[in-house]
Amino acid sequence: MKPLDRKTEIINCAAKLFKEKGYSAVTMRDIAQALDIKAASLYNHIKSKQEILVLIVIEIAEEFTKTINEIVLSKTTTIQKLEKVIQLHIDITIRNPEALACLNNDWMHLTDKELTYFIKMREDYEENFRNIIKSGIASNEIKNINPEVIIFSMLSTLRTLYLWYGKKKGFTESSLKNNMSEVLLNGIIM
Amino acid sequence: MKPLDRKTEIINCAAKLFKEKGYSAVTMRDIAQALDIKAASLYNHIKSKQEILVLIVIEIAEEFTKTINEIVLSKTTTIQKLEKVIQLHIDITIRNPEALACLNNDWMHLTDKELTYFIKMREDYEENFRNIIKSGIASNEIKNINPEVIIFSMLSTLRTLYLWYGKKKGFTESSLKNNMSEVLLNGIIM
DNA sequence: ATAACAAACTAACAAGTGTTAGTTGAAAGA
DNA sequence: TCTTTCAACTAACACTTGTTAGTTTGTTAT
Repeated sequence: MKPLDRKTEIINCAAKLFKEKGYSAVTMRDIAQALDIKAASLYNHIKSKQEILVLIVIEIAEEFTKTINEIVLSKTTTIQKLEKVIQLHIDITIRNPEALACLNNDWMHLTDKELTYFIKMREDYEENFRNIIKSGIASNEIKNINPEVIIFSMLSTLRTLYLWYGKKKGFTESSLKNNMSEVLLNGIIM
Repeated sequence: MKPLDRKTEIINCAAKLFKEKGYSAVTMRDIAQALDIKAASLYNHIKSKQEILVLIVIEIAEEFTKTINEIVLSKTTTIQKLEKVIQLHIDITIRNPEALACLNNDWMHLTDKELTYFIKMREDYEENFRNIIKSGIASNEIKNINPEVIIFSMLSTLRTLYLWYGKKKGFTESSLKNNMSEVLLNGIIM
């Protein structure tokens, strides 16, 4: 593995700590100590504690936004779109669970234009999801249940996958995806 | 409404702030200001910031623990047990969404014996849930899917209901319960 | 009227916060 | 070899944190 530059190391390390204790409870001295340097040295690489949070959260949020846009535009069935959305969440969870924890728990500590930008992306994401569900109901692929309940139920599961992944052994990425799709789409009752 | 005693007012007020910004980001001065008094005055009613967190989190955790124990012991079908669990989460969400947010996001800021106690309750809760699912699979009421996936999927939705309840209008408690049961148990596909 | 109490206050503290300034030693490029 | 750059350092800052001590004030019980 190529040695990451120091800024990336700091961000990854911070993300791990943020996941464990939350943004506010982690001090610059905590981050420094985990890297075995002094807090002041961090400022050779990053502008502020805020910047670390922004770099962690915004990048992931943009990836979600970009990908769901592509999914909406793809010419496939509703079910296939939903499976792609499940795949998207699993992908990112496996690749970067710490950043995902951050995005879920610490986004409210963003400020100013980044906060606005984040909220906008989040709303757009949910709106795209809502449109997938609605057109699935219209085409009789999905039951005529209140779309908000469906969106909430699926998203709350997918968004918190990071809490669970890693603790449970014996899942390959594809077996996880298959199990998850089955449960979320077809339910659990015989 | 009977006037709550001051300690309860403080705890409710703190819970609301903790929900918005998280335990660590809320200062005693924030709580005091929201009650229009000075921070030092809080200490006439509570011992410490920690005590506030403990009082919020432990009470709710005990209610979950107690109720799921009763559900496990009840002589009903697996499906009815699961519906009771859904009902439990909806009940508490409606009654005290702030405390639930706290329990979900700030439990890791408990310390010493309360932290241990909380983690034990959480594990017990999941173990009870797991047993309901397993016996449902054994009796052919529930599909033979990996129980961990089912537990995770249902619990992640139920645990984060507080995020959603209040934002969405037009749900009575019972219509919410019916919709939720349908989606979680039978899925969304036609 | 007096005593007792509840619940607010002011003032202060020690420890911890993010951050800046200026310095140093080692590595890399000319 | 000389010089620039990088990434660490020490020292300090202004401010915020949870908390304590001691005091005041209004209400209630004797």
